[in-house]
Parts: sequence; structure tokens; C-alpha cells
Amino acid sequence: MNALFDKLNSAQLDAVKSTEGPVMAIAGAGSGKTRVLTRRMAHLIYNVGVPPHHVLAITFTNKAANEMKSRIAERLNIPTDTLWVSTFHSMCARILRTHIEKLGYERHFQIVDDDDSTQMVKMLLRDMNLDVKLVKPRTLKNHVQKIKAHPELLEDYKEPVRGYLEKIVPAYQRQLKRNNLVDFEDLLLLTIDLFKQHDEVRKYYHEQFQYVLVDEFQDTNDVQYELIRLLVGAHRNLFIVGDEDQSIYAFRGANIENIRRFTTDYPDAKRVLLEENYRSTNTILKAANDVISHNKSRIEKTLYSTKGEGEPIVWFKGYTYRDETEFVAETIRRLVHQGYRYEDIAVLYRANNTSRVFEETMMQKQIPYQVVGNTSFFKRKEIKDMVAYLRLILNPDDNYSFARIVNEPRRGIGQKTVDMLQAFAATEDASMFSRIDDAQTPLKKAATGKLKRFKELITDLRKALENVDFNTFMDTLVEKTGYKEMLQYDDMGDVRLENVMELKTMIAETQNAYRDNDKIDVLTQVLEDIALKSQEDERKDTNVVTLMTLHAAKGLEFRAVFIVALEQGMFPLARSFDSPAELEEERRLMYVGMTRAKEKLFFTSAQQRHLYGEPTSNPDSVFIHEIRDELIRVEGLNKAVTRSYTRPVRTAPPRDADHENDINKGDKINHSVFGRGVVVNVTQDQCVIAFNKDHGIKTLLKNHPSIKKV
DNA sequence: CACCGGTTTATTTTT
DNA sequence: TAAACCGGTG
Repeated sequence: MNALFDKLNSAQLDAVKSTEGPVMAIAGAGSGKTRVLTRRMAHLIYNVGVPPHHVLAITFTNKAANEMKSRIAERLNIPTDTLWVSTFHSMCARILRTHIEKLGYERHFQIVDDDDSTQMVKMLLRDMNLDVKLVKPRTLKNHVQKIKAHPELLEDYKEPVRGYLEKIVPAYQRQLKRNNLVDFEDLLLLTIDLFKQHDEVRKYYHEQFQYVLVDEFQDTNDVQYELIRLLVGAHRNLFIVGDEDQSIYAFRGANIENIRRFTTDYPDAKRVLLEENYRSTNTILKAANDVISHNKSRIEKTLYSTKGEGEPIVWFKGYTYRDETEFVAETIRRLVHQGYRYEDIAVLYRANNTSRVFEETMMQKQIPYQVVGNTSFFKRKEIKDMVAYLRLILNPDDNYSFARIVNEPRRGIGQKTVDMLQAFAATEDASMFSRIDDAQTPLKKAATGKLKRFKELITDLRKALENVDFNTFMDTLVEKTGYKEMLQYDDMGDVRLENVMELKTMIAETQNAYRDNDKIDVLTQVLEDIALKSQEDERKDTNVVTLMTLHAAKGLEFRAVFIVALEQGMFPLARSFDSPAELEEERRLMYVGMTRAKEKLFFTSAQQRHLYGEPTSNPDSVFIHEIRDELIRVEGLNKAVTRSYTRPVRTAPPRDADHENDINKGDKINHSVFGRGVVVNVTQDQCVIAFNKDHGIKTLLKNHPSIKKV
């Protein structure tokens, strides 16, 4: 026996040792999923003797990838860079850097992020004189991405969106390619194209990746699924780990169905169920099970733990949000007094804007805290500007970057001038940069003069890049562009300049890692990292309370967890009220949040809170009432009130249980949250109910326990 | 072209 | 509340 199998239970051991053929591991929250993944990889390399670079592990976040890499490398005492452990996107970027020329792109292609995509869609909308108010650019961008992945879905759209998409999608794609840019979706789609069109490339990677592991499989979208299918060769050594109950990214295209699809595509797949939880007390697990069992379609599984029963969940309801935040702060105080460290504690909320009131109270009460996942470093304006400069220096024909910084800092080159130049350049299908000196220019002398000076600036900087070292180059860049001077008159100038200098450090580090490469390659690599690793080494303050969204908490664990603002409309969000599918996703989010807690779990809510400046009051979150009474201790406002526990829907045989509620058109019903209503329509498993004016018409799950026939 | 002030709008977001 | 956006004026 060797240490690779230490401290693994039999199910985990099975998952680690079953190396050949397709394997699916269903891993409940806290069941030691990461441990299984890393041990399996180590086992493959160390015991089975597979060379490290023949194993591919795909994760969703850089954080997860890095953690896995370092754990394996440490255990096996090998350098991390021999391992192919990466996100879908960086894996694709890496493959495309070598092969993208086969698809007509240039090797030094740049990656645009979501904000850039939205910006481009917005510009296209304006160019085409389409109404920006009718469809929001952000929303339209999401549709564009969807159509890129699934062109056939265009037919499902109604006017005017359909017409917009028909025009925008090809224009958007043309523009990206023209500027040698790819977006996140392209990274996946182009890799798929590459594999489909070039057998020799595909064969090459089939030989290379003899074993493939995919983490968080429930979060894969259809394109990623396709990519995995193409990637796995005849050996079919594919290992997936997932938990459908933790799928919380459907709004981004994640498709839980992929888990089921896997079982049909690989009917011989071995199945391992990891149900033993190493994280939470049984009280927390039971409560989490209570909540999640209200979801209709799922593979039934019940987590258990050896951590004992633990204490009941405490639900505090205050009059106002002030009571609520103070309860949280005071409880944190008490916990710390009992020996908890600040870093053992997390405050989780559904939407970012909730953090503000908690921050205020934390500050007042002098409790050290950090807010995770606000504006990431690379999304800051000054960094995006610098990136645009760097991209333009690398590729002067990049119109998009050109437009971003041509007048940043102010050079008196306004929108009109840029528009004219763009139109002029478009007639020759050339870049703006290349036509500045053109004799035919329709631009005024003054404007042309300013543009020429700008062009000179960029050309000079390009020379500087080639002739001096990176540190000097970056100094020259902020100096010559006038960016540094601009920041001097900026309130936040100091911080911004510091951020820009941070970039300098990053380039230096990358250069060390790729010492032999030439400057262009190094800079390309830096820009790729910036695009793909958006907030990787967000510096973690030690020993502080963590405030973050429930989404951000996925994969983490804390001794004590507060889930706050548990009110209808706040969590679950109001949007989910009339969509059973969205409500189920909210419920999974609740499940994820609850299972973050190791020892203590707190729910809080307020009778009244300010929303967008207006005082509002909401009923208690349905999720609280989906938990058995004996698991919750009520404090604050509702202390004396009996709670209305709603039993879970039986999930076991959902097939012929349709008559369970036996709701028909015209029936009068009573809903535990919305009150009385009349059924106006019934479909297979849903029904449409008209409630009184406060709630209006809603579509709900027919068999949901919250509905009772009157 | 730049700046001021009124109006509008409001999830989550690994890449 | 707060930030983004638009339209008018200097």
C-alpha cells in the first residue's frame, strides 16, 4: 500500500483506482471531491506510470486548477508545469496558440472579455442604427453568444430580437476576426472546429491525452460537452465528477442534463456515489437535504456525516435590516470570544448590493472583514486602458483597442472624428490606424494632425518595446501617453497608478517564467493571462470575516456561516417566482450555501429593509419553511410564531405521481406564500394560478407542496 | 468637444 | 441608493 490511498473511504478508493474506461462520480457537497481528483491523478502518474503530460484535468476556475496542480506536484515532487491541469478556456487557448493559423487567424490573437463583447455589440447596434433601448446590449450579447454556439436556435427568437441577431451575429464575428480577436466562446468553438476539420490535430491530442478528468461536470454547457467528447480518444478514459444539486450556473448555459447525457453516451460507465460528508454536522446536512429534496428532478442521494448532530440552525428575524446586521455582528463577536477566528466565518448573500449594509455595521463594530469578488483587478478602467495600449502596440490594426484609447487621456480626438475615420477605413476594409496618413482622408486638417501625433506615439512605443527592457518600457508607456499625468489630477490617481505598476510586476514575473521566448510572445502571454485569469491572485487578507455572494462561496467551507436577507424577493430573487426552473436553481444555491457550514449555520432576515432607497417588506424566504422544525431555533421577531413547515415533494418515483395534487382548471387553491388563488391553466407538471392583485398570475409546479386545494 | 445635471434602472457571473 | 446614460449648453 502506498500513501496515495491514505484516508480514503471505499467509495473514494473505488473512484481513484478505476482508471480505465468512463467513470462518473456523483460527489455530494463536502464529500472529498478534490481529494479524489488529485489522488486519482497522482495514482495515474505514480502507480500506473502514465507520463504527467498524458493526463488532462479540466476545471472551471483557475483557483481550482492551481490548487489541484500544487497539491499533485507537492505530493509527487514534480514541477507544476508538466501537468495539464487547466480551465476549459486556457486549455483551448493553449491549443489554439499552436494551431489557430489553420483556421485563418494569426498566432498572436488576443482574447476579449465579456465587457469587451458587450461593448462591441453596442457599437454594432449604433453603427446599424438599431434601437439600443429596445434590447439591452448586454442581453443581446448573451443572445449572440448563444446563437454562436447554437445557430439553429435563431428560429426560436421573435422580432425584433431575431432581426437584430440576424444582422449582429455575423457582423460581430467578422469584426472579431478582422481585428484578430477571439471571445471566450470562440476559444471553445474554434477548438471544436479545429478538431473537426483537422483529423491530424485531433489524432495528435488523442494520443497526448490518454486520461481525461473533468471537475464540476454539472456546470458544463453543451459546447463544453461536445469539446470533451471530441477530446477523448478511443481509449475512452474519461472521469467526470459532479453534483447536480450544486448546479448554479444554468443562467450561463450550464446544462444539468449533461450528466444524464453522459450516461447515455457512455452506457458502460462506472458509477461511484460519494455520500459521506467530511464537512458538516448532521443537523446542517439534514436541513440541506430537506431543502434540496423540494427540487423535483434529481438523483436521490442523502449525505451523512460522522461529525455528530451539532447545534440547531439559528434563524434571527429583525424589525429592520439594522437589527439584522447588528445580530450578525454581535454573533460574530460572540463566536470570536468563544475561540473562533474571523477567517472561520462567512456572511453569504444572494446579490452583491446586500453587502453594503453589512459592511457598514462591520466597520462600526470594528470587525475585520473582506468583500470577495467585487470589481476584479483586470476589469478596472486603468488596467483595461493599459491592456488596450499594449494590444494596439502589438497589433495596430486592432480597431477595437484603437477606439478605446485614442482619446484616453484626452487628445481632442472626439467621437465624430473616430466615426469618420472608421467609416473611411471601412470603405477599403482597412484598419483605422493604417489610414490615418491616407491622402484621401475626408477629415479636417486639425483632426488629422492630432491623429498623426497619436500614430507616431504608438509607433514610438513599438520601437521602445523592441529596444528596452519591460520595466523601462512600461514607464515609458505611462509617461509618453500622458496617462501618468492624467492620473495626477484624478482623486483616485494614486491607487490607479499603483494598479498600473502592478501590471509591470506581472509582466516581469511572466518574463521570468518564459525566459527564452521573445518579447512579443511574453507580452501575448501576459495579455492572455489577464484575459483568462481575471481575479486569480486576489490577495487574501488573513484572519478576516469573508463577505461574498452565494455563488462565490461554492467550493469553500467555513466553521460558521450566515445566510442573510432570507426574504422572498431577496432570496429567492423575485424573478424566480414565476419560473419553476429558476426557483429550483435558487434552491440549489441555498443548498450550496448551507453546505458551506461546518459547525454553525445562521439564517437572518428583516421585516423591513431599504431596497433601491425605498422601504420594502417581504415575507420570509420559502426556503426557511422547507426545513423541519426541530432543526431550527427561532430568535428575534418570529420567536413566538409557529412556523409552517412544507413537506418535500416525493422525488423517488416522479413518473406516475402526477395525480398527487390532482389540480384542475378552475380549482380554488391556497398557497403557503401567495395565499388564495384560482387555477387558470394546467399543463403536464405545471399550473398557472391567478392570485390576488399583490401577486398576480404565476406559473408553479403542479405538485409543489406549497399548493393546497381548498 | 467637454462638461454639467436630470433621468433611468436595478441578479448571480468560475472564463 | 448609486451608477450609468442621455441631451443640452458653453
